[in-house]
Amino acid sequence: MDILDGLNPAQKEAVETIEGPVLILAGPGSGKTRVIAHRVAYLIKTCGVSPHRIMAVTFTNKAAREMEERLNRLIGAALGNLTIGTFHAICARILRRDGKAIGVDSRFVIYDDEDQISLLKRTLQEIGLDPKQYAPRAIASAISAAKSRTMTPQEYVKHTTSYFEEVVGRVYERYQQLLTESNALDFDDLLMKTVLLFRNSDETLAKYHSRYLHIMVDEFQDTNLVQYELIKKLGGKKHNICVVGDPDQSIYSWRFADLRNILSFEKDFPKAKLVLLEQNYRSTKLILETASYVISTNQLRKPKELWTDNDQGELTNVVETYTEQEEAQFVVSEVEKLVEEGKAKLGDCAVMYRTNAQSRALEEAFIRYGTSYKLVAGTRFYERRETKDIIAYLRVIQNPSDSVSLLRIINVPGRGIGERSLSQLSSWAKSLGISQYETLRLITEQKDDGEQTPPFGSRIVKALVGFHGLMEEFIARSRELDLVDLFDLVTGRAGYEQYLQSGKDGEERWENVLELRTVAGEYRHLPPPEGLTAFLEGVTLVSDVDGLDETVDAATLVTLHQAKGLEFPVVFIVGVEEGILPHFKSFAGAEQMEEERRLCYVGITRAKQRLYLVHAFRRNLMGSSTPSTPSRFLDDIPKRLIASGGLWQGEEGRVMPPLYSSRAKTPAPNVPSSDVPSLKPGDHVRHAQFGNGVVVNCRTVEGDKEVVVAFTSGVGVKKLLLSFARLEKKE
DNA sequence: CGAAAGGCTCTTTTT
DNA sequence: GAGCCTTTCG
Repeated sequence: MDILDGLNPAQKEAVETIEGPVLILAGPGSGKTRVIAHRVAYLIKTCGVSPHRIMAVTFTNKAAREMEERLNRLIGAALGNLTIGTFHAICARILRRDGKAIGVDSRFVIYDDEDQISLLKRTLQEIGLDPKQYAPRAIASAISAAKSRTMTPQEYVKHTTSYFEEVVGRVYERYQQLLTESNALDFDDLLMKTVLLFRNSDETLAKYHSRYLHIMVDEFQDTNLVQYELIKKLGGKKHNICVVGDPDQSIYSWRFADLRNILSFEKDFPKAKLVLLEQNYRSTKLILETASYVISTNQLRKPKELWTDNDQGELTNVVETYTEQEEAQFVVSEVEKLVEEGKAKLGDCAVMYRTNAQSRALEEAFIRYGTSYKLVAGTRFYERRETKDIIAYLRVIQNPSDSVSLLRIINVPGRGIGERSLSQLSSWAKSLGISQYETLRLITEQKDDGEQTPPFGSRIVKALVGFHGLMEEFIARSRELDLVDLFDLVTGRAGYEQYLQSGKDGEERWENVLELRTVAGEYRHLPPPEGLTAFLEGVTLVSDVDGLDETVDAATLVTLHQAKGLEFPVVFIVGVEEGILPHFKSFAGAEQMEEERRLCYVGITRAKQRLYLVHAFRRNLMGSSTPSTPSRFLDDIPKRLIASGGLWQGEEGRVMPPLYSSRAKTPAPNVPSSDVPSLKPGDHVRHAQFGNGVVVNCRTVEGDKEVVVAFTSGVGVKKLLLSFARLEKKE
């Protein structure tokens, strides 16, 4: 089979242009993944390029895996050592191998978000800054912004322009020191240090230059400046760089992804070949048109013409429900209906939402209906307390300097080592200029550095020595045990199972540990040091969608961000409301609002056959129920593209009882019932402004009654609060 | 030292 | 609604 078979002219051009820089602007569903796969296959099979000399960067590990599978089908097992993976994974590999040129120890551990925040809190405390006044998250974000521009602390403090930045500068300096002392890198470091490595070590750069002949980058619209510099550096003089992206699908600016990279690419490589992929193979004509209307409202974009040969398809369903519980109920019952009618399989359906919190109501409804679903990382597995505890033990084994992990587990399970002792340990370590673990060693060996005696009571010393002995045993045994045996040794000797089982949700938590053990099993075949390193790297650099299993026939629940790169025959987007999509946080600026619109666009363009945009009239936000209005994005869709239907009436025309009557526990004070009529569905009423109507539904909401009335006067269906709307009951 | 209880503050997206 | 912090008491 020829690799170019079945490609359209634009796709063919993208695949065949292998010399020099190429910029592919690809609309949704235009086959960009296919183009990348075929391009790699073409390079290897037709042009005889060794896989060893090709790098393909994907956005998630899952995308990398799928790319590999695709290539395997295209060219068989001749993949050799093709470099394929996310920026972070590729950089971690480079730094492990060659980082020592800039002082990065190959046993470094990677700090995730949570570790980063925990270290930042410690930094703030040390400097004497109030974490309430300087939110660790805000500082983390500022540091991340700096690192995304390859700004070291030294450079940062030179360029501060505000008091806040000055504070950030001070924190950044110390934070980075602590990272170095812990022999740890945060996510941004993986990228930044790799760039610094290439900047500062000509030898290393030359090594990679002579290796990589072709570089390909997917989702280029979501890369940041460091990543761009990395690509340019790796691309060498030949500039055989091929980037693929879609400005309309840029949704990570908050992570400092910079759309200007696309403009810069055209400027930096004026001879770059530009390829436009505008034919959509995914969606129906109507869905594509709906999407185009939503995105074309954005001002800061280049218009482009997408088209498709696909069927006209069906109108978009815009549906309103009363509450988010009913929204969820509607989604599940509609899914069930489609499946029953043979219009879709369960696995064809996906539900997308703006915030993770929204998944809860959906999950409850799916459970209630007994409909199977897969949730992409709910309370994310690798962020669970018990999972991270075990990982922390393993990290300290790999790298005893890792202070964040050490402090996390030194008293878990409880060993009587409290906060006071810990801060003493830390300050003692600091004054001696050694790591906490080294300090433990000193205490064990009773070497008190000549004059200074350990500032601990005998009970604490005993506990510290005990813990140190435990870890020493783990470290010693880790040299010979495979990962699963090491895992069992750790959980067993540390008494972790017992500790969990005696606590809350012990059984469930222990099962999570066992699940982690299963993951460890995948690394069992690797010899001792590598198995542990690979496992720890794997569990830190996973992305949520990595766990998605397409072979399971169940509905998929994902955030809109996670949905990028996926496609489904049936898509429900829920919470299409002001404040949710677009999110409150984006009200401040036009640029953020445009990103919300792109997010909506990404969601819509995931749909192949059927699209549902659902919004609720009331939504629970932070514990209390508030009214919600339909999203402005719905206004961008012409009425002719929308199916009539509107308000959901429940199954078989009846309104379902509420799923959960949590309000029953706290009876709300009743509205004085004297002048407010009691109404039920079917009652005829009169409103001063809207005229006569029939009650469709009513519901008690926070001590008030919410009534839905269908008016006969032409104003249609209205929702009213009984205490405000002066409704008159008619007999 | 640590478990338990009560009060506080949030609005998001994640490699 | 939940996560985080502080306070209180054994």
